[in-house]
Amino acid sequence: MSDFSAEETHDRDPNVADSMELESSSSTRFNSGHTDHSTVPDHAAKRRKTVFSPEELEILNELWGKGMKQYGTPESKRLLEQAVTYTGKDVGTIKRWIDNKKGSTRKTVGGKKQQKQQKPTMRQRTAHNIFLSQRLSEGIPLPQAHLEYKTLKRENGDALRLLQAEAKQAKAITIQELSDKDKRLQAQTLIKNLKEMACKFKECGLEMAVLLFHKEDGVSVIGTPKGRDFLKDQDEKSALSLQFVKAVNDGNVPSTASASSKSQLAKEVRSMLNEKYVAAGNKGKFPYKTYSAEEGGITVHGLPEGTSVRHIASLGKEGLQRILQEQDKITVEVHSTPANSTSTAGTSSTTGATSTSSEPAPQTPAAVPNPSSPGASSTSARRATAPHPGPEEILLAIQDGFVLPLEDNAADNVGGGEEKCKRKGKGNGRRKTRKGKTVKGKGKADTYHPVEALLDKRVNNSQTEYLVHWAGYDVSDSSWEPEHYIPQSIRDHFEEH
DNA sequence: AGACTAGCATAAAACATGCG
DNA sequence: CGCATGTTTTATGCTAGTCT
Repeated sequence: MSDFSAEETHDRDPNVADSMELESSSSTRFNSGHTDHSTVPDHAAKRRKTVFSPEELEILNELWGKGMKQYGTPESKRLLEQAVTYTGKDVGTIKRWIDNKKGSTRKTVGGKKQQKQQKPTMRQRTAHNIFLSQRLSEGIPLPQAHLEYKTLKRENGDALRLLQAEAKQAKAITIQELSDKDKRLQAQTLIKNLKEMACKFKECGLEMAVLLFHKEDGVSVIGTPKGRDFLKDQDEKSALSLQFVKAVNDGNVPSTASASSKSQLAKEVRSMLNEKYVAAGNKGKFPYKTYSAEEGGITVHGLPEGTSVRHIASLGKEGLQRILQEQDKITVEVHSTPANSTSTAGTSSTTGATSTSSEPAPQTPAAVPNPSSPGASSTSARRATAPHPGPEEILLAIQDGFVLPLEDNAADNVGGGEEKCKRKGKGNGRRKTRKGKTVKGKGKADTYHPVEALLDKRVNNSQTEYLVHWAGYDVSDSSWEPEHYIPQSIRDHFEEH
């Protein structure tokens, strides 16, 4: 993956951030740093960082120089024991110090620390900043440096003018002025900020997705888990990213008049249906949900033979084109509606079916199920009455999630979706081994996880299996599951398409 | 202008995991 | 268990914005 890889969001847990805040304000931030474990009993369960004093570091470095670079050999064990005695730290702490020392040594070349990538600053430095920076690097405490700068200002001498001249020269850098390498660094910082924003959006109950395109690194996605999955899905199914790349490269957005792509054709069909619906004397948009659910009340006349607008998304390019070609013949008729439908109970005219999508309906609230209200029961009801779900049905189904039981080896997926805004398969969390086996955490039988879609079917050892795309997970995480684990309704839906 | 402070950047300690 | 490697957490230096 590219340097701009943005598939995952690595955000600091806000709870962790809070605890850090509390900790730093109440403990040793401005102290010399030697943390006394015994004075913080309420944090006993929490990891405390050991801060070695300069004297202790001197001892450790000296022993390091004598060969304390391992802890397995008799000689290194002897040195390790000395380190424990001299510093008073436990063996584990010293071992970790050795490990980290080795790690930091590896990061240096020929005893010289590797040049850190200098991040460009976008802000204008002031004489005050420059002076403080200089004095702090000389080891002068901040308050004293402030006082010194005060004196400097009072004196208004050459020293101050020098600083002011330096500040004038050190003008803020604009992004355009940066080298390609620094632009890349800047972009990475922006991506990091975006990822953090995505997490904050999620905490506010908002889903978001952002497509990024870089001429060398290609397209990447940033957003909340659902937002990313949505864009990935679009990416694969309707070549959204290709359109995006083309638009960027061409310097314009794809023409809506081209009508070459399937999604564009589908859009035109939907738009045409909306127009026909209004032409029939109704307000708002074509009540697609009601129509798709075959709840009655709406008929579309004049459709070309063999076509239907009940599930536009599943129509082929050819079917969509035929509908558009025949659109002059197409009319929408709205009948009086059944009592349990979404339209006005008391209205009997042909204009009685009111759009449920955009217009606030003046009927009793109980007559109109809220399409956005969560709950498995409402979804089940929709599923039961909608053998051919329309686009909205499918979206709702994806949001609510179909469920099916998992085997032990698949149960690792359980509960992962919501937490993906934070860590995902990295660091200290559950990881997969290089052989792909899950090594930590035992799954439970009869646990459930939402299914987004069935992607494929096969016969394995005379048993039929389906390739399951798990909701909230990448397509690459899909797994083959035996058919008896998958509810009939989902399998039927797969077979139909 | 000076004081104060939020938040970023960084170093290093702590920890997790895989492999022999 | 020892070691290598990589990630997370913690402490603190530093910058730049805000307030008075």
